Amino acid sequence: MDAVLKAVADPSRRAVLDLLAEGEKSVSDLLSHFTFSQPALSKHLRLLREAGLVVSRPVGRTRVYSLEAAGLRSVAEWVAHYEQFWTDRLDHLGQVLDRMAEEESGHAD
Amino acid sequence: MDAVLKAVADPSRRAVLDLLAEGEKSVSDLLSHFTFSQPALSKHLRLLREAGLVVSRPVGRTRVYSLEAAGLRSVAEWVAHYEQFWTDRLDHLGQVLDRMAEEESGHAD
DNA sequence: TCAACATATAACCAATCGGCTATACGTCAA
DNA sequence: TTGACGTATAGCCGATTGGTTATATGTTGA
Repeated sequence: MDAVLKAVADPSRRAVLDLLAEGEKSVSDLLSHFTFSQPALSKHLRLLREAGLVVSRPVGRTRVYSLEAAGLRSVAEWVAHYEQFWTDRLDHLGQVLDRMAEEESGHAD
Repeated sequence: MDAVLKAVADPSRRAVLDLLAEGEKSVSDLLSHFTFSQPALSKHLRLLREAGLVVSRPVGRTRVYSLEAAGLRSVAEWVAHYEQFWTDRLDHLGQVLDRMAEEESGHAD
């Protein structure tokens, strides 16, 4: 996950992911949305590839990139571990009480 | 969100968050789990503070840090936008079909 | 076959990063 | 009040990062 989090920590790379979420795109397609150079984009794409967030295939003399969103799964799972901490505490208390009540009735044997 | 993603891109800082998820801890408490120096930890804590992922309060001559997990909400929301792309396509197809079936029966007026 | 095109890589540069040591600062205990 | 403790900051260093220009590589069309 380290590589994934490092990859998405950069705003330009997140922008690339956003663009690819619309559908696969060639490098020059992508490039048209940025102000930096083509080699800079190629570097970003390499990182994203190595992180498993995009894949590419040659098409004629161009190369088409597409999103490999499953690579973000690890991030989603990591952050999900913390969800309990920010969900409204009263809400959470309610769930806890519900569970206790359930156990209570369950124990009523 | 940029600051947050940059903060969590570092494994040591993620480890700090994990520790604080167990409950609030003093700096020296935290430090005992790492091999790097106290100033290094203080730097990490500063970054986490600035990203809004932890808060601290003085306790005697120590300082106690606690998790501010709500800061991770933005990350959760960001990654959620991509969930549709990695949920199993057959699964998804199944849901679509279910929904169509439901609409079908709903229309049976 | 060769010139033009699309992309990747190489090599470099300034800025940032994660670590360090030294030190400053605030608080408690003697 | 002063010395020891807990933490933060300052200042330094080597490695990494995100950008650049120049060039290599592979593909297509004339």
